Amino acid sequence: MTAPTQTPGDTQKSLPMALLRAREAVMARFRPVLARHGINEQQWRVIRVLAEMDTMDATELATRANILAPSLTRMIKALVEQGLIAVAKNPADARRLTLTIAPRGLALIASATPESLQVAADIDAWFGADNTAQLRHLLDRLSQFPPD
Amino acid sequence: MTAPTQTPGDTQKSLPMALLRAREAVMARFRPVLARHGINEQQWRVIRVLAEMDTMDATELATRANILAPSLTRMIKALVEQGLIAVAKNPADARRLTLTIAPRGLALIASATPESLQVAADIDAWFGADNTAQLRHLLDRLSQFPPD
DNA sequence: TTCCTATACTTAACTTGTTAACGAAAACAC
DNA sequence: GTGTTTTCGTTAACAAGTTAAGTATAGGAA
Repeated sequence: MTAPTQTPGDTQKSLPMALLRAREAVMARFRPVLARHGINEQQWRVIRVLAEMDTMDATELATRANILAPSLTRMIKALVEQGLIAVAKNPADARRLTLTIAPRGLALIASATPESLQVAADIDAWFGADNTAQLRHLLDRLSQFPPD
Repeated sequence: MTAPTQTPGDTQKSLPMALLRAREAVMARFRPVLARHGINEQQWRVIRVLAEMDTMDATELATRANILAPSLTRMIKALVEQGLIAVAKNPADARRLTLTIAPRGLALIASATPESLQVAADIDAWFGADNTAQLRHLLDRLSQFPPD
């Protein structure tokens, strides 16, 4: 007899937990690939986002990579030391950082991408490309849910 | 000219990032509710999972709440001090912990559940109940993706 | 100009995520 | 039964998540 007055939707039905479980199932395959290339998930997000643009402010990078500003501040130091990205001051606005992907960052992306695409292909093969597409569509829409 | 030899699926198409973004959009609404009740997301997962069963091993709890064993070890201390859960040794197997939801944990669930359900209802209203159901179905299926 | 507010990070403090290694107890050989 | 292998949980070490506060610069109002 554990049921409280208000029956909470049981945890299996919780949308946040369903998202978490699905993400974990997928990342369990991606993580070893990235580890083989000496980076973690967050660094991979950062350099990939950065590679799509020639340069970017730290704030925009944080937003696009879904990384909080304090985390990015800490990561930048390590990424620069590894030679994966480059930082410069924005001459027009002294508050801003101008971040750029470095050659070594591009090389890392080039070398990890085939394995990464293979994992994505494995997922598609198992899950069905239609399901993947539809899931992505629903996720993109849900991501627009306004924060209050 | 940033494109490497192998064009990586751009980040907008990355399934892990889409899952992350969607989860963040949803959690941005749940987090304030939980904060108002003095707990964080992970603690909320733990006590809810625990409330569904009368007692549970730490390992099973960790699995169901999607929390890694080392994290749970750390959390247990705080949860016991707050009186939300209770811990006992398993007499039949000295390795195992027997975890139970405490009265204060049930009370917390009862008091936070209405607001939590309201957020879920807001999501359904905005996203469409059909979409929510379909999304949950796809996520559940994807969660079965085998880890190698 | 001066002052007020907003923006772009940074720092700090604490919690959780992640991996690896460790200790103790159970299960399974033989 | 002794020895080996699993399983359960803990500890350790470092990175990232989260919130709040702080610093410097920019923008705008007066």
